[in-house]
Amino acid sequence: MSQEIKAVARRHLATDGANLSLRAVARDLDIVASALYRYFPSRDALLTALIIDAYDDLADAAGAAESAVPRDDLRGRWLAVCRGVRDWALAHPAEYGLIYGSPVPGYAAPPDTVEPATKVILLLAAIVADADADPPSADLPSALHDDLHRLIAGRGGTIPEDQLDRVLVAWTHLYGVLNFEVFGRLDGMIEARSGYFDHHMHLMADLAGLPE
Amino acid sequence: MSQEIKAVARRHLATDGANLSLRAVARDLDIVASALYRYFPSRDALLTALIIDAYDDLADAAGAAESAVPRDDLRGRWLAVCRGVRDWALAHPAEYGLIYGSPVPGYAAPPDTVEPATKVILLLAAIVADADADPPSADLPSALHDDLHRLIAGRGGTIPEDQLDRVLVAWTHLYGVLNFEVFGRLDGMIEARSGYFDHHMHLMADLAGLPE
DNA sequence: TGTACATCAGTGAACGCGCGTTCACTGATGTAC
DNA sequence: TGTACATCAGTGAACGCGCGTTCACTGATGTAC
Repeated sequence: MSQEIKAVARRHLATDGANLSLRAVARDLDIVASALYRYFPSRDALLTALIIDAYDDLADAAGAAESAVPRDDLRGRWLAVCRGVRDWALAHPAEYGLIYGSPVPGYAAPPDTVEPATKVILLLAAIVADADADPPSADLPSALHDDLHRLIAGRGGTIPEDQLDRVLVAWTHLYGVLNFEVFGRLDGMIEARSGYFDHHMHLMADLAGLPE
Repeated sequence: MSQEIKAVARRHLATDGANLSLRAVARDLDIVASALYRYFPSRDALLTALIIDAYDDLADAAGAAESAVPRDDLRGRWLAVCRGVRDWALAHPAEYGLIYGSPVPGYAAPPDTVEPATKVILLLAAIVADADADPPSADLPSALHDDLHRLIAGRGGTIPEDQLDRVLVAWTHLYGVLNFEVFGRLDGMIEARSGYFDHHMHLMADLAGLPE
């Protein structure tokens, strides 16, 4: 039943954005609004559940896309992850907006939403690490170097700072392109959407030092 | 008076996001809600005015920042534009969210909001054109090449497709970084915010073929 | 097989709010003669 | 200088909605004896 509620709520996100109305959800379920409180203690709790689901779904989609590519095809894996994210975002624009659009007014994301957000970064980092890539040397500002060092140490990872830097550049770019595409900022400008996307992601692979 | 209404509405955006309430705005102005209809025919009209103002303000800020730099300091101009956009975004996060966040539910942007959105691209393009840069050759998908050609021809411009391509890459990246920073997606991850930003924008300048 | 009881999903009324928009109006200000 | 009139910013009541959350409750189902 919780699943059903979330499914209906997801449909509502598509039309109302984050202005999710419990009463409207209940109406669609032929149920009285107060009955929802048996499953979610508040509207915010339902939103949180949707957000966590969205991050998980997105990461799963990206991971599944990658795993269909041979491990030694590094650029293939890279593109698969990126395209997996894109396909999911285009198929679920409202959920994408929920997690990567402007923050929902009056909603404070609880800490459990932080970790699932980093999964795609880890996928990309693993590819760059597998490549043992040697990205063009960058002179990182020392404060940024410290941040990267802390991130790596905090997770017990071994990736070089230079590699993580390029992964974050690619990660930033990935969502930059997608925000524009999903939120309609490319309308009337770029029609060759998937060519545009692939081109950008290839550039990022170059920047990250992936071979080929 | 229209100016005053917009000023108050901008303050409300900061707390309510795009859930802008005419009655709340009126309350702040010690005025009855219906009085607003003398200045704006509807809530959507007010939103549209705010959106256009935001695009204009943003482009003005970027342009002003650039014009403080000698014309022949190309990378300086590039960074000035990028930082100008960033400074404005950080100073006006709600207005930034209005124009670059998730679309406002139930609000369809009228066509007059399209043109002001391209001003920053033009600033960046002018710098790359001044540099007469020769970006590393990219093999653009032909459909994308056509889009770029159409954009250039449609404005009577003369910039080479390869240069425009890199400008769009940088433009995408600029708003990618800013979405993350403004919407709080870097919290607990990157603390060296301006170092991170500058580093990314330098990389984009490299990609665009700017010297130095 | 039949009765007593507990569980618990869903009800429905109520509280106290909010909203955009319309409409006929008041009443101060400024202009014309 | 004084009166008549037009302008028009702002009023206030009303329409017809919406919302999240609470609370005591009903009534079907399933279990225990």
